Amino acid sequence: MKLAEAKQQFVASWGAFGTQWGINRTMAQIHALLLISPDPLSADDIMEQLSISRGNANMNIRELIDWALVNRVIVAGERKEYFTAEKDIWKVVRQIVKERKKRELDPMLKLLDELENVEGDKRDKEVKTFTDAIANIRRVGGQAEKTLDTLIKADESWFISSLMKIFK
Amino acid sequence: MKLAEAKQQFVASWGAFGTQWGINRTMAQIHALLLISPDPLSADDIMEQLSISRGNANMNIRELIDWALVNRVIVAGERKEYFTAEKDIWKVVRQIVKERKKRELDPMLKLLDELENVEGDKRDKEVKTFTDAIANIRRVGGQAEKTLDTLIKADESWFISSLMKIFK
DNA sequence: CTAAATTTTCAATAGTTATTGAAAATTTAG
DNA sequence: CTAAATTTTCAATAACTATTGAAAATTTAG
Repeated sequence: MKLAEAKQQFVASWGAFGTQWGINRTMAQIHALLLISPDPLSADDIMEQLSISRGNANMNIRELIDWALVNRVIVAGERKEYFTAEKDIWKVVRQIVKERKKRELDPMLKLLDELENVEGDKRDKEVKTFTDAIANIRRVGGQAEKTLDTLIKADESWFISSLMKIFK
Repeated sequence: MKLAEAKQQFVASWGAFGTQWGINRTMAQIHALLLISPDPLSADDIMEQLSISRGNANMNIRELIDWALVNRVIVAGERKEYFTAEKDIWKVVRQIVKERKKRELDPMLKLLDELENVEGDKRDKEVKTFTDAIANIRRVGGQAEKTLDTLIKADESWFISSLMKIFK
């Protein structure tokens, strides 16, 4: 396979992959493009390579910066802004896990804690099934939280040993 | 908080949570409803409790069955079909991980293997950046695959010890 | 069989999310 | 400052996804 074709393929697939995980296709494609680009790209470069509008490019670049997956870089003697992506995928994974945990898992655990204290007699089948389900989800969620926290802090080299420690 | 309100809250939140992960809101809500229901529910029960149409209920129930998160049950003396959800959340997590891995991670790794063999001179900066990025993603993906395979096979009780083994 | 009950399908449509593109705001070189 | 370059905003609209509801298909009781 030729480089140009392989690049196309990767950008398209990364975009499709993203949509399955609730990530905007364009955002994932811009990220992919920057991942495989040796040099920083300008908004114009991105617009051209992905055939998207300026507004779309701008919005999604900003979102990527907000997720700390992309950085603005200044190129000497250039007025335009340029952008690069973090190339270390392990860091990228950690960053995404960190953000999604903060935005989604933490609030969910907070809600579960409230729902577990529902009023009513535990001998009532309806109440028991509900509180049992919530407690069960809370427990698994709590486990996930601990694991993810370790993963977020972990340097790849001590990923293994750290992961082992949390279960001590 | 009263039980009825807590149930509502849980179903709504589970639905919202699902959408952030690329899962249809109704599908997640039906799943939530069945998780906290002591007895199996019919399509009519689900339609009524979620205020959705028969078609919508049918489609999403079928999708949940396809994901093996929901089962049809026969209620003696009843003509209608009834449905239950697996109540053990640990099993649910494993099932979801198993399906998503099969549907998404495995094909992605297959693609990365192809893309890594792109034609061209490795001394070319463009080629090198591309193959390095792909190799890097492939490596992290491979690590994820091993971890998830262990998680899928793991019984909760030996979750810990199994997880430790993969990194030996 | 027959017909009532139930489930499934799917075209029409509603609802949601993404994208455009041009105007407004901001930045910077001179 | 001034004006050109660049970035940002956002209303309009396109594209995509979910939902309805009624007709068709299937199942089952008698």
